Amino acid sequence: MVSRLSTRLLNICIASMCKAQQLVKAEVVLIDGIRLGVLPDVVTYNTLIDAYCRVISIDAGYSVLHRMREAGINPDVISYNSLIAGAAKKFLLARSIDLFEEMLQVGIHPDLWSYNILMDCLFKLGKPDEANSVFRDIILGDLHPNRATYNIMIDGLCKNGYTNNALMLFRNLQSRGFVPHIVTYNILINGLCKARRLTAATRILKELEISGHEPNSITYTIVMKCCFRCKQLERGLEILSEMRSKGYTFDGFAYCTVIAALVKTGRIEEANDIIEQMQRSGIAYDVVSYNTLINLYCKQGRLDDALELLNELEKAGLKCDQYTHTIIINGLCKAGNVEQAQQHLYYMSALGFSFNLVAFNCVIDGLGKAGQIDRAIKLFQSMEAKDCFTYTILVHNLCRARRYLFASKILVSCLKSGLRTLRATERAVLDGLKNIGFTNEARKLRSKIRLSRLLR
DNA sequence: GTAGGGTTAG
Repeated sequence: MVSRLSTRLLNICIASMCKAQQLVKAEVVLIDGIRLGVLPDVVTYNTLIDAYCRVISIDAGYSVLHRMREAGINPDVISYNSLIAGAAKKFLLARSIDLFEEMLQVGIHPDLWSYNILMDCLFKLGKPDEANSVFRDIILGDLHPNRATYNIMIDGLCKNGYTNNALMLFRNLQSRGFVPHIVTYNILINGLCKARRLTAATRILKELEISGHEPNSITYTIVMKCCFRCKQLERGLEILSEMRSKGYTFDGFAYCTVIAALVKTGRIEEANDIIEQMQRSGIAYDVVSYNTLINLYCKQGRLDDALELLNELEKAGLKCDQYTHTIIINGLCKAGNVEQAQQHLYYMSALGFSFNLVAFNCVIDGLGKAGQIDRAIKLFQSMEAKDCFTYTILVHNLCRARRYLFASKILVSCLKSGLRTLRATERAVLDGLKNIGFTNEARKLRSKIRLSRLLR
């Protein structure tokens, strides 16, 4: 009895050290405990696994698993769930799935938590069918799905392009007595907004209001973002003031959403005002906040200040991500420094970032606008993937260089890829062809454009 | 264990 009580005390002590991320102290307590005859149990080690995953790495967490086996304590489903969830949190999704399989191999039965995390990983890996079959296993098996199970399903379906199925599942669950809570509503509203199904999104938003649940700052951010996406800047700003008047606290998500929208529409002064508010509020900056700020400085032509922020970001112990680099590349291009921009593009891959479509698009535009159209074409041809931005950017720059025939060819290859083109882009090529007397080519291009519109 | 933010053309 005494020793069990002591182990509980030991666990409480270690848990509080782990919570404060003081892993060395936790280990000292563990050693002292053993010396005094207080033996750690499965809870002790599970606490450590969770902390090592969060603070250091999944490998560090995994090594605790070995230590516990050496100490004669068998890992349980919670040990594995901590590792699986830890890997998922760090976006090591394939690792999560490997750990799940390892758990099965060593004969530990997964519980609902394990299945929920597994489903979430599969959706995030773009494997909705596999996630679906896990869901089916849960429903047909002995486990009872909980709210998180349904939320993960609805979110995963939305994010994999199955918004309709998500909505159907939601309605189906409701008819069987499922009472959605704020997370479910937010997931669905966000999914519908992103799929541009605004009527349906508004309906769910109304249902949320009459359900008795209060929308939270996440709901507001989702709706605000939706307005900005649909180019309804003023409506979005109204939601911002509504949020303020109702006393919602603003976090980095809400601030960054608004600042980015203002920067994008060239309302730099207002963006600066909001940034001041964000700074006054004392929110800790994360990499996204820094990126938003760096982008604002670039748009103002304050490249030196932007680079200074880059140092600040690293001093704060954060790491630049692919957005940071792309923003810098774009800033360099817009400042007319295409050489350095292109070098930064290669630097990005040297840093281990995979191919970044947006960064390439920025450099193609930069080269074109700097009058180096042949280099732009070369870069275009070297790309392993292209989107409608890539084509549009090159076509406009070809028009700028009066290379209308080539522009027409690129426009046609864009249509052939099934990508959308802008009216302004089509207009630029057609007018250009006519101006240089290639009326026949213009006519042919026009009919191809019409045809592709019919096939869309 | 589940929800929201940041980069490109016209």
